[in-house]
Amino acid sequence: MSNYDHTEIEARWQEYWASNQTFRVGNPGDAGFDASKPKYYVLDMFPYPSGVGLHVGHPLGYIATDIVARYKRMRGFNVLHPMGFDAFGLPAEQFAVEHGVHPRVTTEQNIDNMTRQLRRLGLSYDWDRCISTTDVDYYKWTQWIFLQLYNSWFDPSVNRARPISELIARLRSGEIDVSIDGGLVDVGASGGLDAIGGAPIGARKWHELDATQQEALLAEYRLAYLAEVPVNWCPALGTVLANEEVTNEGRSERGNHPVFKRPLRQWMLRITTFADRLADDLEMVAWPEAIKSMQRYWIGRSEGAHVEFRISDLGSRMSQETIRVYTTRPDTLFGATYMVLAPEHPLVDELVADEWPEGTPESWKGGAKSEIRNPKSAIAAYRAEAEARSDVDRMAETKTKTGVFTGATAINPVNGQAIPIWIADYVLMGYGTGAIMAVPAHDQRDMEFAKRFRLPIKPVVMPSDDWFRENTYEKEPGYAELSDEQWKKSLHSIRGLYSRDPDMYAVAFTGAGESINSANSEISIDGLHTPDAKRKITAWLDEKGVGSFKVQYKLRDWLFSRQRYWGEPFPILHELDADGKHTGRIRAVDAGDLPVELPPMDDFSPTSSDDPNAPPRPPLARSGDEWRIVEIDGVKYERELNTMPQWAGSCWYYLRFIDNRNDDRFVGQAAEDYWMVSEKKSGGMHAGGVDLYVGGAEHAVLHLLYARFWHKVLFDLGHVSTPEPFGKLFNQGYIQAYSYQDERGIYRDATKVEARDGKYFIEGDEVTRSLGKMGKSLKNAVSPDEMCEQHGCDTLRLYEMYMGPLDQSKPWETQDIVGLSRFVKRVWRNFVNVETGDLLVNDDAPSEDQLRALHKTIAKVTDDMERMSYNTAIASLIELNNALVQAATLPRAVAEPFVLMLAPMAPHLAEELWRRMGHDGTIAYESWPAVDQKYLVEDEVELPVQINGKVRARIKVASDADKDAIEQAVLADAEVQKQIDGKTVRKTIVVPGRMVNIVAN
RNA sequence: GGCCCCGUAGCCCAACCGGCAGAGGCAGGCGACUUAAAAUCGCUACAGUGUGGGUUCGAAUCCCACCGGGGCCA
Repeated sequence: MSNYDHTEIEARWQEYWASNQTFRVGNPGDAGFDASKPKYYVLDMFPYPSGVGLHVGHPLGYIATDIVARYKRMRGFNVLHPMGFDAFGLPAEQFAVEHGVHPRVTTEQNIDNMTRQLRRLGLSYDWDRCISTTDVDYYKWTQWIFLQLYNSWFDPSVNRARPISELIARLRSGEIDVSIDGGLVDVGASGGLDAIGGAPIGARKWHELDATQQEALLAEYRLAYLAEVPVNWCPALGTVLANEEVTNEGRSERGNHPVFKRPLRQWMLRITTFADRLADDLEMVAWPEAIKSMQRYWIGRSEGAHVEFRISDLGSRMSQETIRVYTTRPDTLFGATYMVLAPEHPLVDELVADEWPEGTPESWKGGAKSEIRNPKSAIAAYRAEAEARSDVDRMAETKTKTGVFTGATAINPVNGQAIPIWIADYVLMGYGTGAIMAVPAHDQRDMEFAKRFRLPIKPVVMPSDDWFRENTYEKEPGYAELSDEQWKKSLHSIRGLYSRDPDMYAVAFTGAGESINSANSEISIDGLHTPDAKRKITAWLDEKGVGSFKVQYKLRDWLFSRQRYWGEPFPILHELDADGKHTGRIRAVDAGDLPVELPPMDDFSPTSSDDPNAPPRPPLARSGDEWRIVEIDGVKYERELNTMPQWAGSCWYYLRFIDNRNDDRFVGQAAEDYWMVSEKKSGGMHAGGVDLYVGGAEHAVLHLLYARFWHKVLFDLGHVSTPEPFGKLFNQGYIQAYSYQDERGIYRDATKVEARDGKYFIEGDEVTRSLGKMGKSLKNAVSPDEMCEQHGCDTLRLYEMYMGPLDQSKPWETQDIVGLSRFVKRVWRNFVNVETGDLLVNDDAPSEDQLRALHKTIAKVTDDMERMSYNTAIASLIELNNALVQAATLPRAVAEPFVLMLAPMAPHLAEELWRRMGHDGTIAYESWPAVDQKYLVEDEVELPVQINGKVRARIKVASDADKDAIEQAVLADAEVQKQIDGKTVRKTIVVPGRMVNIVAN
């Protein structure tokens, strides 16, 4: 007996590939490397090596990229197909805290286990290029890139990053001076720095600044800088948290501890300076539109104006102070009837009145609590509440609006009206200027707020007719029944009503329209459409010195510090004075002294506290002086004690894969140029980069944006050859699985389900079924190890690809895998006599039918491979195999191309059959079969004949028959004659090779 | 709530530029082989494309609205 033994055969070929280094690929200059061949770089988003290992959903993308890699090798490409691990991060650290095991130990165990699982899937990675972000000789270069950021600034005049040394040289030479507010002033007439410069009044020379001032100035420009920023501080965990790690209730997702907004001095990366390029360069890359639009939305470019509101009503004390707001709708300025500051806004303390003005409504005073006697106490109480709330919660549109009147008023610059200044938590300090002008008629949240506190609502934009039609009858039921005619007649009076009393509407009109009620003695924008109105009023504000055009982004600078152990240490030293106190001066570790290794420690917990104001003490603060204190030229320094966030290592790993053993450079230049530069198109700029990058859509924004940002900095500094890292992106869908909950809502083990009469039971309890992402928490995970054991990994690979289109989510059905298992066995039996083990392939000449079937399949499968449509490619191979099974003999001329086409998807089976057909070595580099067009053309085709759009007859014609010939043949057909008898043929549509349609009546 | 994707046979999915609704698989039915079962092989039923409009000679495919599922952002 010689049945297909997947265990033996798969293990044998995996061993063969490993010991022969079948998938090792060199770099230009390496022995045996042919750099004249085209390159293909296909990359997976590398995984976090978790302790629970993989489920069958994880390798979906890896199998797909492996098929691409194997296919491209057969098409003559040098293929770079690496795998590695994004191994810094919280789970290993948390495990370390709880069990006292060094995170490196658990991390390495997990990497070993995951590598074993991946190897078992027969993935053709070049394992010699495997890297982990936690390797010291990897994070050495992560630190090196951080130094590139630290030592660079963004020059808006050329829209790119440049070495900070160039800025220093220009300051030193007197080409640029420093303005009184710390900006840069271009002294020369060239105007190259217009975008930064202000008026040169009071400008100072570089040499007039002391060393600390100079350093402070540079910090304003460096791409990596320390800044006091409001962060989510969780004292119980002893660390800052990302917004995503904070619940709507303002508590930590992990452990449910309170989280506080608190200003802390943290490392930041100035990604905002690249906002325009990050948005614009999306044009260069072949990414799914959905991902591009998510990135654009995240960057959130908007055009608007800064407007200055003078504070009134405070006598001489504050007469010079103004509140700056940013608005995307300066055309609605005439409708601004109050202002709101974020509770944290620094001006609040200064402008808050001692007493509320006479007649202030009780509801404006922040409630009836006994301790509230005046604006100051009301604001203090309100701030305490706001602090405890998360940004998400504060921004939520559903929440009831709250706020407190400060007792102060501001002057609307367009009409001189005094408008009340409030604080309210729906305005956040971290967005815009932390203050808004409220236009309740044209902003939903402002309108809700205004209605709650009975603030005036003044319409300044006339809504569209459609808007009226949609919204009017909610309050006035009679309008719903109006005919279009009647409606048009009543529009005039509706408009009139609106311009006086817009709060009859439940929603604010936020669209564009014609300005109304918007004129003062100097300017009118009435009658102008929104874009024109914006332009005109902005110009007027500018002229008056109370506002200016301003582009703004939703994107914030990147908070880059974490108070954790298991991350990359910063290559930064803080200077200490004689008493061991920080002087505030910092210096970078010399590139030659990298890496800064993590110190050995045995307690990894951050210092937690119940006191929200206790200073952060990251784990590294407890390391010994030996690591923590550095002395250079007699000056003592303390190392930076924060570490980098997990995103850091994944920002550039695709570059290290290219040249992972390089000790002199983060990536060798020749290798980088070969693997990253895609074929140039007619000399123009090309995005290039990784040819295919596959991963889940959950990384649509953060990882892909951060990596693009780093890449652009490296590009500007001349370290890499392409403006974009990933030329083409593909998001695979999720593998879903049914999960089962009992009546208490507890998830039950999905493997134990029994179905009876359309109901589901687990251990006797009735359970409800739902479809969700496969995973541990839903107790519906299926392990690839188990599937490989039972059916073999070729079968698993085939099944995962066969489930449906790659980019769509689809449910896993373990029972369906047998269909592909049968296919594999059937192929085997078709090639090998299971009784004797003899090869059934012979050297007979194939039949015409076999050749037709073969070449039709080659054409289909080749096309499908190019489109990554593997489900249909596999279906075609099954179909061909079914046809071959029925034939008496299996000629080599058909058998070999079939095995070649099978090779990318079921590589072990293909290798085994290839070997048995008498070939030495591996199938991996054999040429993909070519289509012979002559077998694709049919002599005669059957066309459907439609009469009035319904198929009524069929007719056979020569495949090269022209329109007239077909029409003649059709009209002569007996069945057609019968159908059109007594009718007049109005029109005949002939699509050669497809169909004929006769219109008759 | 906004944006994106998807609704085709009991289930997973094909149908490329609008042109014969079905390639393939699962489950089901019948038969062959077998003492029997599994495995295997052969044959086979089943939908008119979520709903309602529109464009067209012709719509699963294009457009509009709604319903349902999934994802991302609020």
